[in-house]
Amino acid sequence: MSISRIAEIAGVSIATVSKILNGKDQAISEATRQKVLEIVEKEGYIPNAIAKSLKKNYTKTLGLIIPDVMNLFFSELARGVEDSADKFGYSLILCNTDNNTEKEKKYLQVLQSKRVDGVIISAVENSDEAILRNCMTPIVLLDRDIKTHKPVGRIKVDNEKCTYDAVMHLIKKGCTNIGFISSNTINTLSEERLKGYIKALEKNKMLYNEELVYLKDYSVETGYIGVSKLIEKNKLDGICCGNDLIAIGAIKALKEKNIHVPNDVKIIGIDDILISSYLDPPLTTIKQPIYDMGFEAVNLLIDMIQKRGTDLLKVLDHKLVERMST
Amino acid sequence: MSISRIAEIAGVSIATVSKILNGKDQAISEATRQKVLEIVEKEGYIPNAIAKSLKKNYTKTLGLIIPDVMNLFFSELARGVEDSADKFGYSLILCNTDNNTEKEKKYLQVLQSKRVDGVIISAVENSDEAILRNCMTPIVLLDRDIKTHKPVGRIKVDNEKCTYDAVMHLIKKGCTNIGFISSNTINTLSEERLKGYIKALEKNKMLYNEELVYLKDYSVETGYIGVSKLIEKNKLDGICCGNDLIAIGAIKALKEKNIHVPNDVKIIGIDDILISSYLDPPLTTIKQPIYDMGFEAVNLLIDMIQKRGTDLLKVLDHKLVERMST
DNA sequence: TGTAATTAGGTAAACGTTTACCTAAAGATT
DNA sequence: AATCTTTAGGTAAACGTTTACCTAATTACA
Repeated sequence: MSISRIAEIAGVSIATVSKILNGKDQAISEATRQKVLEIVEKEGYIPNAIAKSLKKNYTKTLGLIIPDVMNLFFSELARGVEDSADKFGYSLILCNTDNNTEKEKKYLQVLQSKRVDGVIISAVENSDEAILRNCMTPIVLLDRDIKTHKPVGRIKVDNEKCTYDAVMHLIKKGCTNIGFISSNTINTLSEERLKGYIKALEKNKMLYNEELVYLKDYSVETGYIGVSKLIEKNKLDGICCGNDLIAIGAIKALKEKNIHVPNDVKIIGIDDILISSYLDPPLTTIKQPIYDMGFEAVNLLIDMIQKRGTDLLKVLDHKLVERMST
Repeated sequence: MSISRIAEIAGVSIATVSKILNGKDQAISEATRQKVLEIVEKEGYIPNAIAKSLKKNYTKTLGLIIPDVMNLFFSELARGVEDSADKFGYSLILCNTDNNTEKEKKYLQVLQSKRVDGVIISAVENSDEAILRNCMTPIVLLDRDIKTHKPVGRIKVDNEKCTYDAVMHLIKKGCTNIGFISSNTINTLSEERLKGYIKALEKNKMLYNEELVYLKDYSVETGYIGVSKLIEKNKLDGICCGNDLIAIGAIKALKEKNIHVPNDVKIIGIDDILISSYLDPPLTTIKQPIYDMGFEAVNLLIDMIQKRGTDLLKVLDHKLVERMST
């Protein structure tokens, strides 16, 4: 069923049908308008967006590239992105990279070939500029940044301030020996988080001690292993975790060693993913506006697509959420 | 940059470039092949999949309609779907319905207009056949079923057997007064789960007592409220929860009332979502092969797209995972 | 040496839209 | 009565591919 089939049945020209369907019908009599619309309805005609895209050179589709939707952080991000995209009438193609640069590159290629109008990327850790080199579509980097001179949009949080605030909170709660478990991947985000930890220590005249730091990746396992390694040599009374997943692993390990949280060791995470409040103890964390970041990413991307000259960087606010783990 | 631009630069015809790019190059000399490929490379040409789709009448794109990616169950499902789709060279358009029939209908329309090759739906609770009526693309119903006579694919689990097994486990653990907290939405899934609970009771000559049942929806809140309502009038020693989210809420409510899990009340969930093992206590649950269901849904859908005559129904196995809550 | 087969590539229609521009008839204006 | 406007709609090119079919030159063969 195509527009030409409809035109044929109605006994009008293709152009007429197209105009009616697109509301460009100032010069169409109400009679033919009704007739055509009726036929469209009866035949269950659904316009071919592919053909339209070919002609109009846009697809009303966006691409979202993230490491893994199964990760609560990214599923919330994805939800924000999809909601906003939908609000603007865009569809969303979802891509999971598993932190694999090759997959990231491949997906970017596919998305471009499918002519999406824009792409939102939460970059693979370690991803570098090369990936973006010959990409023609507008891009917004979401949370996980990439250093580049290309005019890309950026939605982020002040990561350094997040860990800084987290550690300050621990100190305020009386901790004097604070560990740090986080990711060691070479990207802005991880670097900034480590920096915040160190800054807060310095601010309080505490010594930065490498022995109190365990860096691997943003996973539950890292938290679990991190605690095991750190706790056997040091007497920590507080741990700042690079994200909530790490905190979950850390708490699990502490419990198994019969170390009480928060009495013996206080734990703080970063993100405030959906389950953090259901943990035992409920996790104190630096809440990131995850959903909002996704939402804002689309807003920015659409500004870029429509070439409105907006600010290409938006930093959203984080906030301490105190629960029972500190 | 188009195929015709490449052809022009190379001094060959459009057809030649197309053939080379598609490997139909038996009749192309190695010299021109190289020349064309070089130009393609240098110009950073990316084929226009839109134009290709228009001609070939497929898009290599699938649609996924689920209630909410932020729900751990669906994010795992989505991941399975995306992985499998990717394996077959398909992209995935993600749609969240929020259990809203209108949104579901709208998305189905959009997906058809974008000419996806197939759609996978975890239907809105209460969704009915009307939705599928004039849908021309192959459809696979994933987990959340819809009663219909259309020849749709189905991937599911034996829901009745899930709750049956769950309750049997509770009984084996010594429970004699078993509550049931689940969803009351009118769809196969919820009905089957309730039926399994009742059957297990009957099997053990226990009376089915409506007072021990609280039905609302598959959310944490339902578990929390359900426990509050049930526990004040009855002396339960076991609760079968319709899914893990409900179990999370139930455990939280019990803790607040200083009722010990599992000593005072044993809790079992269904699903085994990613966090269930990190709860306190770690949740005993009926593990569903969530990721695999997503994966299988795509396999089935692609069989349907390619008109291989496969079995349209696939029931996957569940499994009891005993942890500390029972 | 004449013909058949092979090699290397070209032509043009088709996919389903949109849209700039055209046209014919009717009504309005002088 | 002749011209201008407006109304209602039509024509055909274009978007970027794919592909059935064509062609010209070369090679193989009897």
